Amino acid sequence: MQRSRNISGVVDGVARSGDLPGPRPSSVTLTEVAQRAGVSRATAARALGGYGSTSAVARDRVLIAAAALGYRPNLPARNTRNGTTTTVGVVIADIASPFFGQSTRSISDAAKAAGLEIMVLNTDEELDAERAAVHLLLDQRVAGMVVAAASRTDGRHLAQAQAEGVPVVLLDRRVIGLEADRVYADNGSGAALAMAELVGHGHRRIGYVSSAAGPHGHPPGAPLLVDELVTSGGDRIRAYLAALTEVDADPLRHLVLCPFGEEAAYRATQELLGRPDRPTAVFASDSVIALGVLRAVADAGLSVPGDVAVVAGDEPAWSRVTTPPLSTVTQPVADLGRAALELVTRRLADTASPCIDVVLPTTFQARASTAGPPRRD
Amino acid sequence: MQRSRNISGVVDGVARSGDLPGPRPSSVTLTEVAQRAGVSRATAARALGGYGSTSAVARDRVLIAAAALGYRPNLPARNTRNGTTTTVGVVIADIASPFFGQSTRSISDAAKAAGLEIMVLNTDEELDAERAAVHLLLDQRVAGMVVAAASRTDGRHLAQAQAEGVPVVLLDRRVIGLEADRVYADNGSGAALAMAELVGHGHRRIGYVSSAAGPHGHPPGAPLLVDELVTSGGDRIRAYLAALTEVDADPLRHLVLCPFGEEAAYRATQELLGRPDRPTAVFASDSVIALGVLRAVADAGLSVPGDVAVVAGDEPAWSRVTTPPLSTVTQPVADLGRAALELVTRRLADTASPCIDVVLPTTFQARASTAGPPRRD
DNA sequence: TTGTATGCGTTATCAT
DNA sequence: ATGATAACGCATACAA
Repeated sequence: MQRSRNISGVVDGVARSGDLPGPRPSSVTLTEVAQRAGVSRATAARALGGYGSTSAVARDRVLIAAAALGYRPNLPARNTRNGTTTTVGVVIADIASPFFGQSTRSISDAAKAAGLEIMVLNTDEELDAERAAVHLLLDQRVAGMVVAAASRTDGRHLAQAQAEGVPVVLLDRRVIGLEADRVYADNGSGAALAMAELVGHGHRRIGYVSSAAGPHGHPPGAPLLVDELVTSGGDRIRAYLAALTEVDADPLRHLVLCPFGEEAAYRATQELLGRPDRPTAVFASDSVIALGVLRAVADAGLSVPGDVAVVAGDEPAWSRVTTPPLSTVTQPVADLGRAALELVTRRLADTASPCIDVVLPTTFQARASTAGPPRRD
Repeated sequence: MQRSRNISGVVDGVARSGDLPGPRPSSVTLTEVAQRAGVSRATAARALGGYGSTSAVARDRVLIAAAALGYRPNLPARNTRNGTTTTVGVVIADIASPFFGQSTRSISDAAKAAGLEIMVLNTDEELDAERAAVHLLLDQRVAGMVVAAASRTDGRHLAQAQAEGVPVVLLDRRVIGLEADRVYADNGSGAALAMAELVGHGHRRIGYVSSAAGPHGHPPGAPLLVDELVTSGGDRIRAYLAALTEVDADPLRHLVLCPFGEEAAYRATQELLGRPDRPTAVFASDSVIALGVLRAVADAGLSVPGDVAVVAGDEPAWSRVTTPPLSTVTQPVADLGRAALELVTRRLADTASPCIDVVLPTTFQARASTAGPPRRD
C-alpha cells in the first residue's frame, strides 16, 4: 500500500472520490496551499509556521487555503530538513510491567505537554536488544531518549548517542562511566526502611529475590559483584545486606538473583522456601518478582505474614487488594517519568551545562504482609 | 540542540573531535560512503539496499566503506522519499493498564519481528485526544495504525485515515459504520459463562460496574443505549443483562456505568454496596475496575466471596495473588495484539481484499472469588 | 513583506 | 553495471 504520489499540475480539481477502495487522494502539500492562496511557498511556510514576517492579508489567505484544503504538514519531510524530530525514544525492559508501564505513561504525558511524542522499545533486559533499540532511535533522529539501561557496565551505545548530539537521560539506573542526566528513586533508603521493619518484627532469616543480575540470572557459584547489578536493584541489595549483616552471620545465604520475569521468581522462591533454614520473610525486588513470590508462598501452603512476611521493592496498582495487603517501598513513579522528560528538554535547550541527578524520595508503606507480633525463632 | 549540518566539501578530514561538548560529528551520509568507495551515490544506494545490480567488487567496496564510516541510514529522509514509514501507530486508552499494556507489548513484539516500530498514544478514552492522536500519526506518515476506539459511534477520523491510504485495525472494539479489519475477543461468551457461574451459585442480585460509557460515565437518568457503549463493554453488558433477565425482574437495577478509572469504580461500588438491596455479587467489567471493586468491598468490611462474589471481565497479572484469587474472563491478549499487527501488514500487502474480523475465544476462569455454596436469599 | 533558489539524504529513473 | 539527474516536501538565506 504505497501512498499515491502527488499529481503535479492538478490545481483545483480535487479528486476526492467517495468510494473506497480506489485511487487515494494525495495528501495536500505546502505547494498546493501556496498556489491556492496565490503566494509563494516561502510565504505560505512563514504564515503557517508563524515565523518571519507576513502581511496580515497574506497570512489570512494562506490559513484559509490551508484549512480549505485540509493541509497537514508532512512530518518526515520537516524532520529531514530540520535534522531532528519531535520524538523521544523510551528504552525500557517491558512496557507491560507495572513500573515501566506507569513510568512510560508519565513520560508520555509530559512529552505531550511539551509537544513531543515517544517511541517505546522493549529490551527484556537484553543488552543486545537495547543496542539495537538505541541505534534504531538514532536512525530515526529522535530528539532525545530516556533509557532504563540493562547493563550497569556497558554504556557504549549510550555514549555514542550522546556523541551524535542526542541527549540520553538515564531512568531508574545509573551506568558506570557514562556522564548523563539521571533520574531515579532513593531505593536504598526505602529498602533500608523495609528491612528495619522486618528486623524489628524479629525476622533474622530474610530472603531476597531479585532479577537485578539481568535476563539470565546469576551464574551459580560465580562471585557476587553488587556493583555490576543494575543500580536500582543493587542499591536495594546493598541496603538489604547492610541491614542483614547486623543480625545474620551469613547475609548472602538467602540472596537469590534469578532471571527476569515472574516465573523465574516463582521458581527461585520455591527453592528458597524448600531450604531447611527457610526464611521467615522475603524481600521481592520489584512487584513482578512479588507476584512470583506470593504465588510460591501460597502454593507451598504457607501463609503471609504468619509463615512468611513479604515486602516488595516497588508499588503496583494491586498492592492493596492482596490478602493481606502487600507492604511495599513506594516510588513517586509519575514524578520519575515527568522528571526524565524534563531532563531531556532541559538538555535540548542547554547542551553545555553539567549533568544533574534527580533523586526522588521513596517511602516504606507498611501493610499487613509484614505485620504480626515480633517473632523469635 | 540542533544537530550540526554536514559541511559540504569536506572529503576525508573527518572532524571527530574527541572531547565533548563541542561541535558534534555530523552523521555519515550515503554521499560520503559513495565518495569513500569511489562510486556514485546510486551505486552505493544499490549496494546498501541490496536491489538493482552491482558488481561484486563495487558492492564490497561500498559495504566496507559504510562499515568503516559507521554509516547509518537517515530514516526521516528515507521516509520523506518513500512517502511512508515503518512505524505503526497504537492508539489506546492507557498504556499503564494491564489489558492495553499487555496488548501493546504483544503488538510491539510482532512489529519488531516484521521490521516495524510502534508509536503509542494514550487517549484516556477521550474522543478529542483520539482524534488528535490519529491526526498526529497521519502527519507522521505511519504505515498503519491499531486503534482501540473510544467512541462506538464516531469513527470519522478513522475513516479519514483509511481515505488517506493508512490501514486502520480496530482492537477490542468495533465502530459503527466503519469498514475496517478488526480483532477482538468474544467477550459476550466469556461474560455469559461468568454469569452462569454466579447464577448457578444462587446469586440473583448481581451488580455490574463498567466504564464502557466513556471517561465521564453515564449521565444519571439518561436512557441506557447499550449500542453506544464501546463494544467490548457492551457485549459484556448484553450478556450480563441477558443472564439476569432470566432471574431478576429488574435487570437494570444494579448496572452502574461509572467514569474511567479505579477511583470511579471504587465510588460506584461503594454506592452499590450501600443499597438496601445490596448485590450479592459484582461483575467488574475489567481488571482496573476490579481493583476499585475489591477495595470497596474490603473497605465496607465485607468478605469475598462470602458477602460479595466478584468476577472481572479480563485477566490481570495479579488475579492469582488476591485472597481469594479472582475469577476472571480470560482473553488471549498476546494473540489479540499479534493478530492486530498481522492485520495491519496484511492490509499493507493487499489493499483490496474485504475486511475481516478476527474473533478470539474467551474462557471463564473460575477461582475462589466466585466460589462458595449455592446461596438462597 | 515577498519570492527565488538551494539544500536536507534518500530512492529511483534513465541513459550510457 | 554504472552514473548523472530528478524528485520527495519542507525550511530558510538572501535578494528584491
